[in-house]
Amino acid sequence: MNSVKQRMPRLLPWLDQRQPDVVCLQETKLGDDAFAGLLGPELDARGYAAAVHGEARWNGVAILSRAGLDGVVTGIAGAPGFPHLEARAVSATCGGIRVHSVYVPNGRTPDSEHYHYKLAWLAALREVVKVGPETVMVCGDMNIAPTDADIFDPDAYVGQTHVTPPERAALASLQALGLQDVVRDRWPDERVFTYWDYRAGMFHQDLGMRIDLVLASGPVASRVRAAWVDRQARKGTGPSDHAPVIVDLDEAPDGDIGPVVPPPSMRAPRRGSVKLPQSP
DNA sequence: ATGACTAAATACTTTAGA
Repeated sequence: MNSVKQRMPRLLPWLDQRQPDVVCLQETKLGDDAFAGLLGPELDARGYAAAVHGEARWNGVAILSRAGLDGVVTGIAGAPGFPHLEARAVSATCGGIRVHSVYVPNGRTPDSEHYHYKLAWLAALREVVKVGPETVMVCGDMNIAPTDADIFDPDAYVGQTHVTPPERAALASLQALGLQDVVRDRWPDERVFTYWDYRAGMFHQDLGMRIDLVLASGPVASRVRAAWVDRQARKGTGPSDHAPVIVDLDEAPDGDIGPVVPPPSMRAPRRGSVKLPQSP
């Protein structure tokens, strides 16, 4: 979001256009009371419940859901602070799926204290996912480009975070629990980015990174019907520097996950008229 | 040009982002 407060004029139309059932937000940059005051009525009107974990100025995560929102947990058990605990994770069960919205620490520069904080935080995240439910998604800003195919130019990132072997190993270790990178699976050879620096026309030149991931365990990954980056949301006036990742799932084959029923106000005929963006 | 842009508090400059 890079401030949900600043992004309100983009977020609300995006919800109305894309009609997501579950939304994971990062970098809300708002305390929980401020979040509720700002977004509460707008979310109520659209049928969303919200699980928030925020703080003033930095960080802040949330899950919006109209597919159920049960067992909300804030933070990652055992995760370190820097030095104080930061609002970087919230999880909830939505439509039978354990959904994690995470904002992995940036790392700043390799071998800095913040970099080691990032690695320790990722290790704690892995442990939480490991002991959690089998049907799980980890969604958010991982602040790691999984491979060199996920950055515009490897030479531009020499000596930088987001691409170092230890960071990539930490991500791979998380994925080794059985989590699949559903966007890369869908677009194995495409140039796909989710973040472009505001400066120097980077978005215009498509010089970015793919650091915002949707990781899904097997029971969820097998239901993926579409997965893409909504580049439209990075265009125009006042965007975030990140674009949303959208994943469309089939209903669970065993039927234990009920269909999502929007509130009456959302049953208006909008779906048929929404044109999907060019992918990616 | 150890920068460029954006946001928020420490507020008219600094810190952080990635």
